[in-house]
Amino acid sequence: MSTLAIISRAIYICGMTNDASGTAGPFDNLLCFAVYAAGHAFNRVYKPLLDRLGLTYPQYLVILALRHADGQTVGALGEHLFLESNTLTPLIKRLEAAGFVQRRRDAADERVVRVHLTDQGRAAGDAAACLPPELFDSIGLPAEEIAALQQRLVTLGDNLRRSAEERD
Amino acid sequence: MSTLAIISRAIYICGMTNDASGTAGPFDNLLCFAVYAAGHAFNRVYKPLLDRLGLTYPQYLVILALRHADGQTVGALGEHLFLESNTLTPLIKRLEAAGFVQRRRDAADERVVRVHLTDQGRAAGDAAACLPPELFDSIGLPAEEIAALQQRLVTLGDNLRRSAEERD
DNA sequence: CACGATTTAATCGTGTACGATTTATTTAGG
DNA sequence: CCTAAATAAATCGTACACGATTAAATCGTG
Repeated sequence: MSTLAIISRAIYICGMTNDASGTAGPFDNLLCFAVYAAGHAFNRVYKPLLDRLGLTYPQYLVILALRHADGQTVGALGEHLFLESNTLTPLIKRLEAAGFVQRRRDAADERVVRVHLTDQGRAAGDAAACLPPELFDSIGLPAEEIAALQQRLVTLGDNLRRSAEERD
Repeated sequence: MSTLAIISRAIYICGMTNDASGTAGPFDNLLCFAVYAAGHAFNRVYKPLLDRLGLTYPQYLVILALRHADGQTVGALGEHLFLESNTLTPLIKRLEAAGFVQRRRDAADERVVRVHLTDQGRAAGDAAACLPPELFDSIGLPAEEIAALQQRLVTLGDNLRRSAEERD
């Protein structure tokens, strides 16, 4: 590895840049923390909007996924959301208890549970799909930057997941 | 608002691009989901590394913050991590039970709890601070892009937090 | 056809997040 | 000084995440 690469690692990932001004925080150069904190910040903006619909953020994602393709299995939803049944099963049961979806065992394969939107769920999905414009101002970045940032994050997520899998 | 701006919102945030190929996912253009999923992916890469130290990811952040400045109050830690006492108090108690930190009431102001690293905590912090180089390959982006992405995310987080506060 | 391997959800335990409330302490105004 | 307001943590209830395990159904091969 080149010296430059080693230094780059130290500077951009380790958060080990010198703090001559004394104002630097402990995580100023940590990419993982920037992602972590941005996720929390997003949730804080989304929460009051989703509260009006009676949804949490992960529930909103499930509704959007079903709006895109209804009757998906728990496993298929998990592939889109990168979650597994241990998280999704109780989440979907709460959505069902609140009247947004219906869970049905697949007649052809009784192992599989398919999730269907109710009329109430479809209405919530329509309302949820209209939220993003309200968020545009909160994001506070030009549209081109939003698109570029989104793409980088998708690549980052793909890279990280591939790396995590390889360690098995 | 210009037509272009309206279209941009629809394309880049709403996830409403047409899916001619039939392969698009439901969240392909959602910035919030890209952030959310990248956070999970990061955690999956970090987890096996932090398991060896006996730390969770938020605990690792607290240890790093204390390594940067020991004896911080719960409130000060919360400002760095964007968390409050309802999350931090139990987390720090678990760190204390595991022997990484000590909690002490401030003598001058008994309301305040200051958190101090133990020798074990300092050793874990030293080991934790050496993790990032191992993650560089997992991230799979050139150093310049990591730095740029990190900066954009900090800006995004700042914008979102400001927007959330304004709604109070 | 039988039976072990595989697949799909569900369950369980631990640890975050976070809104709302509570308790203890300190500060300020009368 | 003495009490009302303010501040700092802690507590409580609900809802994710996720590793590990379990249970039920299906598949594959002899």
